[in-house]
Amino acid sequence: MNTSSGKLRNTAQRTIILNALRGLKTHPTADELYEVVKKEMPKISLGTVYRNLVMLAEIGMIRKLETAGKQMRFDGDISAHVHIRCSRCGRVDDIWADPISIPEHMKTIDFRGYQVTGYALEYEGICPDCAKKGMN
Amino acid sequence: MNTSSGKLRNTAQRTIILNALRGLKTHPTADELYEVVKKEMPKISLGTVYRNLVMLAEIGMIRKLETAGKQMRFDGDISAHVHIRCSRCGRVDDIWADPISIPEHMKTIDFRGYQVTGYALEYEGICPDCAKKGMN
DNA sequence: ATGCTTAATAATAATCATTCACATCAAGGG
DNA sequence: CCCTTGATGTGAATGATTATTATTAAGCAT
Repeated sequence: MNTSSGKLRNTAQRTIILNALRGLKTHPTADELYEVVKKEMPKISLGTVYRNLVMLAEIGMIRKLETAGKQMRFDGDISAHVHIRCSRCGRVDDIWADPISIPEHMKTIDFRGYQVTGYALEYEGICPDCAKKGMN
Repeated sequence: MNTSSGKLRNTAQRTIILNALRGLKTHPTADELYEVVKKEMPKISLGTVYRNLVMLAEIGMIRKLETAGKQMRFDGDISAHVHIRCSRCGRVDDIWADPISIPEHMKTIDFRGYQVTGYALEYEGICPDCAKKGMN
């Protein structure tokens, strides 16, 4: 696979980061992925992980999730799918569902002068792990 | 209006913050609201604004937006409505549209063990102001 | 009205995620 | 093989939010 595009160079760090993200079925934060990648390349820096994740998202090879929560999360799967986020721990999982017909619905809406570029549908709930731990 | 609930006390600061938020049609961040509130009460502290906004959201008198972007945003209007967020400046506006039939659709979805508490539908775009400024 | 209990406040320090600055390194074309 | 320039690692800087703490003031009971 070719990880470069335009004037981007093809570094070992970028390849490892991309493969690590694709190997995870989760939607890690930058520092979660940093911990994974460090096992393979112990001297890599967190700044490099951030820089490459943002860059890879910009060229469309991965997705930067537009999700609530204070930490950025990334997804190696760029196919169209919806997420559910745990409001306790912030974990994000994939939801496999027929996409709802939002694009059709959008034709009827007054967007008040905005150029609409997309939409994000995100479910919210308590993940199985947090439900087990916390008692409410 | 009574802004207290349970053991909460009814302070001048809380009242001013709540009224200021309700008076705005925007969805301000804590520090945007802080700037507004300071005009009326110059010695108020940013920490007090944060503390009260979070508290008022917890008791359901205002809404804390579960929106992307690094800053928290709050909404004095707790009725059900959808938002659009500018991906350039982070500004959030209301969209008046018939709610899509997501609740019905949800019955058909496998939520993988999550207790679902809700969903967030958010449109994304470029606001009129940013479209005017930037040239792309 | 006065005092008392305790939540709320103002000010400031601490934390956490992310970005920046910069000296060095190395990919890949010539 | 060298040179240009993007990429890296280190560490410092930033910005938003949260925590700490001494002081103030609601509001109930006197």
